[in-house]
Amino acid sequence: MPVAGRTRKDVVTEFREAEILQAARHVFAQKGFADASMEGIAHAAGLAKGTLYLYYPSKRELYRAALRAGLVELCEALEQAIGKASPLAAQLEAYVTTKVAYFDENRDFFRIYLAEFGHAACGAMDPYFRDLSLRQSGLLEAAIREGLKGASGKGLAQEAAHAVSDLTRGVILRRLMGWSSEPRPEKEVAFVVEFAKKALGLK
Amino acid sequence: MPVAGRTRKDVVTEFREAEILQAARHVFAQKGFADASMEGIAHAAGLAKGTLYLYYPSKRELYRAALRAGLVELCEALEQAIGKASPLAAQLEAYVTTKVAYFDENRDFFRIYLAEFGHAACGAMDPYFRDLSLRQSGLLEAAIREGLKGASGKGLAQEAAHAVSDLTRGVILRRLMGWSSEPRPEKEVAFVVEFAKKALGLK
Amino acid sequence: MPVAGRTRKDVVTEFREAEILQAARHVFAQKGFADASMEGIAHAAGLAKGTLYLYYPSKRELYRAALRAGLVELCEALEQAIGKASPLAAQLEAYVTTKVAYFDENRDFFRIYLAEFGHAACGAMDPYFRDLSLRQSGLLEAAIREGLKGASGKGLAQEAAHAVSDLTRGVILRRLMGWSSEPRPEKEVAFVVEFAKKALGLK
Amino acid sequence: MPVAGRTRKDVVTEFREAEILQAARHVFAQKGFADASMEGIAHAAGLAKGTLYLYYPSKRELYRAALRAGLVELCEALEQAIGKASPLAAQLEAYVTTKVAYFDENRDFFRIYLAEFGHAACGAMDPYFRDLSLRQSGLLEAAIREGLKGASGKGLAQEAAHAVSDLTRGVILRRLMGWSSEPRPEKEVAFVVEFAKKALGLK
DNA sequence: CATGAATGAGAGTTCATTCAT
DNA sequence: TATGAATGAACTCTCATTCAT
Repeated sequence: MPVAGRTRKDVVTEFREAEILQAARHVFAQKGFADASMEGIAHAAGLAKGTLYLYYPSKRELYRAALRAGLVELCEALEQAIGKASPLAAQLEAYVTTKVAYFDENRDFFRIYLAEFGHAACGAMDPYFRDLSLRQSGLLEAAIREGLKGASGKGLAQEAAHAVSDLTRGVILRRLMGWSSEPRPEKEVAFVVEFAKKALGLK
Repeated sequence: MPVAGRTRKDVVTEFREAEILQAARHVFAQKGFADASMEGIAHAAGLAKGTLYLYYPSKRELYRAALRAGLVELCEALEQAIGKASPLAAQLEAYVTTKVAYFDENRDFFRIYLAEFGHAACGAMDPYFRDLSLRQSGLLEAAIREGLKGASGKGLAQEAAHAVSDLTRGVILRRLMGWSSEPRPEKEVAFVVEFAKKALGLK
Repeated sequence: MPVAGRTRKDVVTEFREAEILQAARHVFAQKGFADASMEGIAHAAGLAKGTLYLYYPSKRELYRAALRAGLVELCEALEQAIGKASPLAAQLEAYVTTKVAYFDENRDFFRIYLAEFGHAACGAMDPYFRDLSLRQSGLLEAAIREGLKGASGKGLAQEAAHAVSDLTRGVILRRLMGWSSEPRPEKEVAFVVEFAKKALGLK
Repeated sequence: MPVAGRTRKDVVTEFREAEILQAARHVFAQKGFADASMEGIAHAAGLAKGTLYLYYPSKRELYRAALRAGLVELCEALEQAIGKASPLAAQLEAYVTTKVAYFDENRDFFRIYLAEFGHAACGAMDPYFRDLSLRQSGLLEAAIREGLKGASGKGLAQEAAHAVSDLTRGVILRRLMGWSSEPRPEKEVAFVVEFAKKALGLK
């Protein structure tokens, strides 16, 4: 008997969607949007090509869904991490640590994430992507604004938030490219936090 | 009669190559690698499709060449700018200003540039790209190492160089995405320089 | 308890088949054989796709059945109409009127009907279609042969039957294409009857 | 050196187009629009699939071109034949004879021709088809109107033209379906002409 | 009996690449 | 050297058909 309004079918459907999204993220990341083939994604998901179209109406839509799912996951992780931490210094550390960890565990996803910035730089940004990016930015900005209340650096909260975001992205990028000598991210994270703290006059 | 080892043919060839590269950069940037067509590039260059293959053996190679040409140009501009400036604070400003200006003037190119990082994050990095990236990094690192000689922050020159590079990339990205409210980059550049100076203890 | 050899199940089945046939005729007519989808027909019939296959083994068979059902209906209407009428002039009028009226009321069906002639012209004619077409022709031919007994025009009964059939088809076609200025078919029918009567020397 | 404004390339192109059209007409007629494949048409034309797209932008457009080419050819033949003949009786004979002969020689084409009427009956008529159909009709109508000047049957020229057209189409259809016992069309043509003449009071 | 999720063959179309001119 | 017509592999997407429920 269905529980909480969800039938068995709903569960199966949800599971399938997750499987497909996982496979899609992997393949899209491996090959990029254009070079990924629906055939390949279907194979990775253990399904037939046509089945993908029962869940997503087009390759582009599947891509969007994969992008969105990752972004939401990341965003929620960041919100939780920042929400738990205090004061500002700890919040910054939480942000950087969580984001670096997320992409360390979801290397696949970073390429999709970065590619989207490429599109964005061309003016064609997916609204989902923009909204979730802004949400991340806003999180950081609010924390900084609150943490610097009465301090000298306020008024530049937005710029500072961007800066922390940029530094973090750089760390992730170098780790994924294998340019980082450390297997564990602690040192790099610490550097970014220290850098930001000094720049913000927290030290 | 050939002068300085260069025949008339060499000159024509070089000119053609530059024309093609220009067109290629433009089209690749506009559409991305996959969606750009050789037909389109040929058209933009005022040539026939087949002619491109006389100069570059494949679409991929043409892309590489376009990427490389832009990187070299950027690298040289940075080297000149940093070479002329002193002390460190001025060098940082020169780096950020020059890079932001370059991409402001060559918006096209940034997408190619960013997309390459996406590839790089997948482990498949073009050697040219790596070398020229490292050269940029090295430039900054050397300046910082020299500028901080005897100061507290040394030892972290490489990390600091990366940080400045990351901050700069962020500024460029936001400008190209249209997220920047200022038409002129001075304020954003100043913020990055200030941020870095504080973090490096230059102030 | 079953009556007259028909169980309740038979009745249900027959009803279902009629529903499906009705839906199929409509959809096939609207879109043509190739562009009609089993999904669409199922939807029009208020059933699931799979259910259609319980009644008809393939799309092609379903099409044949729909074609056949329409032809039988038309044939029976013609037989009745001609049977009731007399003499020949009235029979001709009955034929034309009935046929035009049938397709006016079943516009859908005409496209299927005409498409079948297309197939037929390629040599691949469905036997059902041929038989029922011949039955129609035969009806007319017999009436003409009987009506002209002893008259000059006999001996050409078959050709005359074809001619009446062709003229009627033309009227229907123009009506369905919207080339006819009259909303009601009386004038066009009268013209065909008059034309045929004169040609047959009935006037 | 190009003659009369046509270069060698123009000639080649025109030849290719004719080849493709010929192949297309054949395959479309054999299989119908939907079941014909571009692959198949290309094969029949002795070309690769992609080559077709250099000449026609889509399957539908190729179909249209094939239809149009046939219609134009037929139309011109009819105009010539009717133009040469006189009086009306001879013109009718010329019309029927020419049209029957055309489809006897281009059996392929008739299915495409007939299928188009099917579409037309659905309301979706190709403008080319309509225009050329009307041109044919108009030809006949003008001849009849002129031929009956002062006679009793005038005022119905349009209906009469339609009737002759319908009778002719019927003859062609039966010939192509193999329902005609005669290998040569003379008798059937004569019957139609006789039939029409009587109906029009020409005898 | 009825369902509809899953399948996979097959379609139209694109475009990097080649090569005769 | 320059061309662009020709190629055909590879892609996305559709849909008749099957079958576990």
